[in-house]
Amino acid sequence: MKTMTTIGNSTYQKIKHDIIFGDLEPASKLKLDSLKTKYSTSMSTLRESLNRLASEEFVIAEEQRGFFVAPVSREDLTEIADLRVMLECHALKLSIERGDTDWEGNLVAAHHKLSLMEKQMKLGNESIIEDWKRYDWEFHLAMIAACEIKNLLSLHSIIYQKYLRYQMRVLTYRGEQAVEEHQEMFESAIKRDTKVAVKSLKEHIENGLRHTLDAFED
Amino acid sequence: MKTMTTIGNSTYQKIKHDIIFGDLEPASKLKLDSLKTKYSTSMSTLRESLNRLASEEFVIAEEQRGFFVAPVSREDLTEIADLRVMLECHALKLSIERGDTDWEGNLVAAHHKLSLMEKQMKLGNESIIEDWKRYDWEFHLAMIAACEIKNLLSLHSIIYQKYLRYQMRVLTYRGEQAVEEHQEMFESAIKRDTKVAVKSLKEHIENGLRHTLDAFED
DNA sequence: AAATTAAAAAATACTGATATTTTGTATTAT
DNA sequence: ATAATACAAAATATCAGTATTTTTTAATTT
Repeated sequence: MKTMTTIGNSTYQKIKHDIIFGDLEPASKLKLDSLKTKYSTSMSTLRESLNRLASEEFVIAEEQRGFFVAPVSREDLTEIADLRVMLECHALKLSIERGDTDWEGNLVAAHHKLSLMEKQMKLGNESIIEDWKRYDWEFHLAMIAACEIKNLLSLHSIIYQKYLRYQMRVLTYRGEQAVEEHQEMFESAIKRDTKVAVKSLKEHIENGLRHTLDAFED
Repeated sequence: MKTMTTIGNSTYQKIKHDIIFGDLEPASKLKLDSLKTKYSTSMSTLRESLNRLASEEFVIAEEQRGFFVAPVSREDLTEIADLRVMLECHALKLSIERGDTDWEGNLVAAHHKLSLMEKQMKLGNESIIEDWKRYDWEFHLAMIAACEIKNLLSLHSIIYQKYLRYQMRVLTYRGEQAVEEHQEMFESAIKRDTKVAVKSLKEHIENGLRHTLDAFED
């Protein structure tokens, strides 16, 4: 019937979303009373959500002083990008080696959907940024899905989301180049050309990092 | 004066400790009422702690069904070890390149203390296992401390602790071989021989994995 | 035995109250 | 004016009690 979830869980999701998409300013104080009203939950449920986010370092918990949105910095962005390269390349290598027919199918679908979104973006349709980013995520996830390492995928997911927050801050479309990189990664993955695929992925992330760093103001 | 901390934080630490050192059985149900008594906290504080642990996957939270100690399995152990190799080797490489005099000093100290503990272990003094493991951790941490990548160190710390839980389960001393590996890693790090140091670390972890897998019963 | 129902147990969610700590402001002393 | 102190206000951390759901269990019926 309904894909119901607990209030605690949806509060956690909402706050995380608001951090990633910039509705909650980096380094800003998360006043419990305000948040309680804003997300309409009780204190205890709210604190449970914040504790989860603190564990993933989307928020910083300072003992007796409360919670703050995790700050941003060029160093942090660089670290995140480097970690993403390491985790995602490792996962991609294994995924290409292990991927079966289902994996290929899902990947084709994910790439197709991403392409459609990228066309929209090229036409200047800025209203679909969140959708576009979601398809980007689904494409990258589809690429590495067959790696079969749960622990790796869950670490990667957190790092990816942190990286995404930085991308959302600069909000400039990297355009044709990123599209080509996706295309190349996709094709070499399907051809099971691990070398090229991993290399393209690394460059894809590093180009993205440069682009984001350029637009980043401290 | 005192290194006071909040009840929530110390509860979190205690439960994590009890999971790592096996006082809380893998996959066992964490009944809120019992835990409340056992760790003498209130419901809300307890749930905050459990939510943090769930985020790090030391416990599994099933919606509406409560919390469980994370299960163990050979696959999980293998994943954890592989991730540890990836994260720790990367950090070690950077650390050796960047390490300054302070780093060397701390590393010498950490290695010395670990050696003393290993001598004790060799003499069959089983009562110091927790100390020994703490010094092992401090040695490995000292090795990679100079890598200067906060995000990497915090991921590594979690993975290391998960690996430690498996080691504590088998509780057999790997003996002379591990001592020699530590020695080799240490010496090559001091000599700034990145290649050898990284290679020894990789082998050190992989040998440990084999040893732990052998002793592991499902 | 399988399915249904009823009762008990457990987890989620919220409220309100209190102790403690931090922060901000005003006062005093140098 | 600056620094130190003291007090008041704000915010956090904790706890206890309760209502609501959900899950689990046992009992009953088909």
